[in-house]
Amino acid sequence: MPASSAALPTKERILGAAEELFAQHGFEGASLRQLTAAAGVNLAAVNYHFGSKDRLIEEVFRRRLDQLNGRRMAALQKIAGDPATTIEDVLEAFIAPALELSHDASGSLFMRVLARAFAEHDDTLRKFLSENYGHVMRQFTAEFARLLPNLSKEELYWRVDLVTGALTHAMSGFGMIQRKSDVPEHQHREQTAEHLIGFAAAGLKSP
Amino acid sequence: MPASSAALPTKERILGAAEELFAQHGFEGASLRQLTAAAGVNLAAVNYHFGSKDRLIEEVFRRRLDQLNGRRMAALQKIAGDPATTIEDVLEAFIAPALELSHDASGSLFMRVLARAFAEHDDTLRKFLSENYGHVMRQFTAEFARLLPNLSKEELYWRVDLVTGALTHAMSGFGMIQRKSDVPEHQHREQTAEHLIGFAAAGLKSP
DNA sequence: CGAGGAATCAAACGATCGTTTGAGCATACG
DNA sequence: CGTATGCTCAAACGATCGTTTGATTCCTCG
Repeated sequence: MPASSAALPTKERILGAAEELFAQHGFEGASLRQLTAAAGVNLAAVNYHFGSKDRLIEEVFRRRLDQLNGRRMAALQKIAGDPATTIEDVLEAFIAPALELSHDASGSLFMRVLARAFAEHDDTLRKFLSENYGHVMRQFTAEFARLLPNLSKEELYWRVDLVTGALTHAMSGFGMIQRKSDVPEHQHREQTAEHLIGFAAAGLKSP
Repeated sequence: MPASSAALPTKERILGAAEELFAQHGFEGASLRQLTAAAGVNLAAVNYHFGSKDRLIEEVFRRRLDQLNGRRMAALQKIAGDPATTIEDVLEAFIAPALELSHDASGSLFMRVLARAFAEHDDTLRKFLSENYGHVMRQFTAEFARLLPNLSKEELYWRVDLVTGALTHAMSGFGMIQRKSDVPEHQHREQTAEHLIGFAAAGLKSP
């Protein structure tokens, strides 16, 4: 049982603090001393529980992406191959789980961590993400290919790539995604989804 | 005159090496020792010529963005307010200078540095970029507003934001932008511009 | 030629980094 | 009760960080 205020086990308190500090200062910019101080645990606890800082970084991704991509795949399975499925449906299956994740504060921090991971061209990290979660992108791309049969493979990859960039940028909290204080949370999420889906669908379907 | 192989003055050799290493390892991840070693200059040269590492970072941005945004503004001035101007024309004015910059190897590295700057939520850096180059984004947004009179201000900001994200992502070299070896450079650049402009225009004009 | 400012150099500064150590504490089981 | 086992802790490890110093070299100009 932890002695400090929060009643969470040490491992999870580290993961929470890591998510926040990685989002703010990057993976190299956030030190284990800042991190353990913010979590209220001993400096050595990171190496004891995770082995190294790199493995901690991977664990931060694993915890969130398992949940995020699980929901994405579940939503996609429901509509994949269905003749009635539209581009907008597929985009909804991709975007809605991410917006749900952004619902609580710690989840939205993770989207910024993810945006950082894209910006870092670190090969180890990219390989880890590709190996563990690449199949999700491939499944969604395959479904887009089915719904956009007139697009060449190259053209399709281009558009999916651009959609990915737009969504990552938007959801990492740079611009418009901040909720105004007079709009309730669930309504803001629906509006955000509408903007993202409308924009991405138009780009994908571009003549 | 420098003693080493390249016939460039020390200051520019530092800027070149900084661009490359910042793109690869980030601003905190690239050390002055790596940097000066790569540039073939003494460690103290950075602080002598630039004052500090932070000022070096700003100088890396200033050098490229002055050129990039100068060309963007010049291209925009030619078409702004013209009744015959299309969305595609404005996007071309925004995108073409960036693709020209990506033409030489060092220029394309800079687009990755720029993508990193977006991912970092460092307030100092964001303030610097906003103060020095924010007027460019405002001018382009104003022109989009003229050409899309039916969009609410909020809707317009959303779409411009998403276009920015898509372009930054694409031009920082994550995905499709790599040129295949059997395609000549100028042709690749035209094709890339077509993909980007087509996608962005469709997103902006979305019903 | 000789003075003087600009530039470069090796070396060191204190601070901070990720990681390791070994003692100390707690809880569970024979 | 005694002893494992899991965990926490302060302290230290060597390495590396950005920056500063003071001497030395280079080049220009009187």
